[in-house]
Amino acid sequence: MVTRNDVAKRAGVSSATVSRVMNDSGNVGPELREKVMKAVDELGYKPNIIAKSLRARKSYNIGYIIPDITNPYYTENFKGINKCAAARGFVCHLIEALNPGWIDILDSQKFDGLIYSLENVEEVEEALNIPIIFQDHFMENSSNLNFISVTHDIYDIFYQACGYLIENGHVKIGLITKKGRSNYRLSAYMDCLKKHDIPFKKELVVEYTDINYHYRTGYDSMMSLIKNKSGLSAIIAQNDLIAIGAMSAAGRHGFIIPKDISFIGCDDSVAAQFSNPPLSTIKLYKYKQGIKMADMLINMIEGKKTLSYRFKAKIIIRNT
Amino acid sequence: MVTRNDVAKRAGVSSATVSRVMNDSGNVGPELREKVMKAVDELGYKPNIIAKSLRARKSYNIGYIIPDITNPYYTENFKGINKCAAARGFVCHLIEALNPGWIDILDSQKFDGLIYSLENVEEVEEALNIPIIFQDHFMENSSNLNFISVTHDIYDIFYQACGYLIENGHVKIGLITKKGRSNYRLSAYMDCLKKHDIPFKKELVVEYTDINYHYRTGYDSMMSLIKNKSGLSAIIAQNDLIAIGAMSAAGRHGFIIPKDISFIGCDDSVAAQFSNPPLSTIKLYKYKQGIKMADMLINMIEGKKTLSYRFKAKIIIRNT
DNA sequence: TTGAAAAAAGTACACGTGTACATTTTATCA
DNA sequence: TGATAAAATGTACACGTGTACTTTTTTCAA
Repeated sequence: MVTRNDVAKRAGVSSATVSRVMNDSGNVGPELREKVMKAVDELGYKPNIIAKSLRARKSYNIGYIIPDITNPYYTENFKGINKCAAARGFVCHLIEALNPGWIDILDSQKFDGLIYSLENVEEVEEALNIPIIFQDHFMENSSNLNFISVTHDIYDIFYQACGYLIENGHVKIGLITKKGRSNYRLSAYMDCLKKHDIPFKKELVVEYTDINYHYRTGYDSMMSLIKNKSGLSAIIAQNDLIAIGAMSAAGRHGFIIPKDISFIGCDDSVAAQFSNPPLSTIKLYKYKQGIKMADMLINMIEGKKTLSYRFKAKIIIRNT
Repeated sequence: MVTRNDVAKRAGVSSATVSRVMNDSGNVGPELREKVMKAVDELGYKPNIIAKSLRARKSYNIGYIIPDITNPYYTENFKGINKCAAARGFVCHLIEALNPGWIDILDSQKFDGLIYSLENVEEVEEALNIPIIFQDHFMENSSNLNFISVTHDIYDIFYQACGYLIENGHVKIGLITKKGRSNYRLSAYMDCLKKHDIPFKKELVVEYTDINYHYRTGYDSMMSLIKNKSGLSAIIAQNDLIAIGAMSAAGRHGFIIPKDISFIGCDDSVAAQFSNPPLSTIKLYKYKQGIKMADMLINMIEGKKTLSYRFKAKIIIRNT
């Protein structure tokens, strides 16, 4: 391995001068700078990131903690995070919470900050004193400046979705959503029904408890709705995968989509474009959100004051 | 941050003794060991992985280089890799090659080894002298012990798939596959047709050149096959996503699946289970493969001689 | 009891950086 | 020209480890 000292020796300068050239810090005369650059080039010198980290007491690593890596919502976010992080000299590490023992990684690795995308917020809150961004889990701008949130306006989104279905003549509308303490999806759904004088029926709602929101969950939820024989004509699902899973269940029971039953998802994943038939959904700006989150997190790491943020979204009508 | 010296001071021993206790190296008397453990516990000491890395000249990081993070084939592999890596004290970093500039990461970060899953092998080959496992890209056990491969028996798999369709009465069978120098899929397909005395027709094959194998690619490929009006009755696709994309295109053109046309994918992803209708496919053991690859790679990193490996696969018949 | 070998514990240094501080060279101005 | 500030360069050390080497203590046979 070629080190800074090798470069210094080759260029006939001190090790500090090489450092100054590499980091554009301090004053270096033009001739020496030239010599150093040449030596760097000839030797193919790359600064050792590990030594840098040790010295700077920074790992230049951030962690992105998600329930399930096969869910495209998170991976699209990850793309944005990576893009921004790379541009600012950071690297993002994906941590999947399905894997038991994931929390050990937080101890053994050093992270300068975290983007946390699980529901059970308590697990991390006091454990660490690094900046954390909570994704899709709204938090007040509290006194603890280390914790902020980046969310979509979930309430608004589901209110829109429900309203859209009602305007198209649907009355018996089902909802498949994750159970949680403050369920914005459920309350938006209920408020919207009320607004249109449609009575709320408990048996049209499935609140599941799975940690990962995937096809299987949607499939099982839909099965329980079908068993009820409540004659529903439309479904709002927590996300696209759930909707597609639900469509699969409906398809296997002979329902024709959208003649017999309509579906609306949330996310606008690629899977929604190519499902059969293509799924109507709500577009979330995942890539942008990833960039925003990484940018905010790194700002926090660098000591800049940062406030919580909320994204809007828009409905995309396809064939379901 | 609490360091080893803090622990040493608290326990009234030398820093080296603490190190010996932490790493179970050398001889430490039972009383001192006890004292040290207690101090570690009280102070909540965790060894600094960065300092460890610097000293050991090892990052305990491996890289997994893939074309596209939203493709579940790779993420399922990643789960296995992570599982094994974590058990052996390593961490795996996902690098997506769609992101231009990904190759810089190889320079700036330190990786002890790589699992490489792109087609264009040359890019990495001589660039680095760390162990590399090439996934799904067969390599002879060469003199360079740093390079080995872990593959599926692609030829056998596609020979099986093609044979299955022929046995079920199909004659006009289409193939959608990635263009490459040694295309095992294409040759298996051709050999199998020949075996059954079915003439090979060039216009039934689409060789695409996209770097990522996703829905869109399958959709576009299918569109070009449909335009040809070659009257085909079955499609073999490179993977499930391609197959589902192709099914989407067929569906939009009024084909009923599987009455008018059959599909067979490759991977057995979750998406295949929940597609509409559920997709017939070939099961690849991704999780197992991930574990195997990580295990082999870490063995190589630790200097053990390791040889290339090949997985078998099996057909899964569903409704397409 | 003595001496040597084995076990236990400690001391000191290197891994490759960034930077505070010291020193040397150059520029500025009366 | 000389004095003084500014710029350029160098020296030395700390970041938190693991371990080679040294020193101290224990063990045990003669």
